[in-house]
Amino acid sequence: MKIDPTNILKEHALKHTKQRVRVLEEIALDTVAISQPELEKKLGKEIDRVTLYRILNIYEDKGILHRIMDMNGTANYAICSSSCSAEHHHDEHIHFNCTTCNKIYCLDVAVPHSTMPKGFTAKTVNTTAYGICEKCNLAVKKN
Amino acid sequence: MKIDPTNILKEHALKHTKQRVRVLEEIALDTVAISQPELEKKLGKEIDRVTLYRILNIYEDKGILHRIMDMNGTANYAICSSSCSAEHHHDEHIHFNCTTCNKIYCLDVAVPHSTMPKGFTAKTVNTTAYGICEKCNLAVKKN
DNA sequence: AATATAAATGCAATATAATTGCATTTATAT
DNA sequence: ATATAAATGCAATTATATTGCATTTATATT
Repeated sequence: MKIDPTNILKEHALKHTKQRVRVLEEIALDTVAISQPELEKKLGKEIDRVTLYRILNIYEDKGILHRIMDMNGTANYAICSSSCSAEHHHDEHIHFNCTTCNKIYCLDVAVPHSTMPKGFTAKTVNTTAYGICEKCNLAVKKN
Repeated sequence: MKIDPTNILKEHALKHTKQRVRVLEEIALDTVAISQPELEKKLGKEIDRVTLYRILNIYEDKGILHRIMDMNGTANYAICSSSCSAEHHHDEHIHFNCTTCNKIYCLDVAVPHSTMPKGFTAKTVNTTAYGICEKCNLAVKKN
C-alpha cells in the first residue's frame, strides 16, 4: 500500500511531526495489521511509549487507522481504506487472525449480511476468522 | 438459562469448590455475557482475584465458558451452549456488543458463511455487531 | 468415619500495560 | 523572527495480570 503520511496528516488537520510520520510509515509497510507491542518494539528507541499511545488513539479517532483486537485483547492496527472517516469506520470487512503466527490480515472479501433481532440496531459488523494463514500453511507442508 | 454447576463440574472432572460453583452461578444469571471487571466486583469479597482468573481460564479451556473480547480488550464470559467441548468451541454465532451499555449479547442468528481466500483455512468464525441493543433503544425513546 | 494426597485457594510479591500531569520542545501562523 | 498552541518525553501513578508458595480443601481409599 502506497501512502503519503504528509498528505494524510494535512487532510486531517494534524500537525506534521516526525513521530507521526514514522508511525504511519511503519504501519503502511505491511498490509497485515501490526500489534501495539510490535510497534513499540520497532519504534521504542525513536518514540516514547506514551506518545505512541497518543498517536495511535488520535489516528483511530480520525479514522486514519483502525484497531482490531485479537483474542488476547491486544490492539492491532492497520491503515483504513480511503473511505473511512472519523464518523464512520468502514471496517466492514473480514479479518483473518492466524492462530499460528498471530498476524491479522484484512481480507478482501465481502461481509455477508445478517439481520438483527427486533429492537437491535447494528452500526458496524465485524467478522474475524481464526485459523491458519497462507504462509503458515505452506510452512507446515515444507516440514 | 438453567444450569447445574455441580453437574457441569462433574462432567469435566473438575473439583467441586464453592468458588467454582459461585462463578458458574453468577455467569448463568444472565444470558448476556459478563465482563471480568464486573465479575470481580460481584465476587471480589468471596473469591480472590487470582482464583477468579484461574477459574475463568480453566472454564474456557474446558469449553464451559467462552470468552468474548470487547472493543476495549476486556474479556467477557458467557456459558457455552451444550455442544461446546474443550476441542471445539461452538461459538459460531453472532455477538452483539452494545456501544451504549457495553453489554454483549449472544444472538440466536445463524452465521452467514463466507469463503476464505486460497491458502487460508478457517477454524472458527466470529462475528460481532456493534450498535444499540433493545434495552438502550427503548431507553432513548422514553426520554 | 478417619486419613492420605493431590489439587485449589489466598496472599504477597512481581511483572506488564495504560494513563495522567507537567515541564520542555516543536510546528506553524503571523 | 517570533508568538502561541499543540505535541512530546519523562516521572509518577494507576490498573491489570502473573507467579511462587504456604495453607486449606475435596475426594479417593481404607
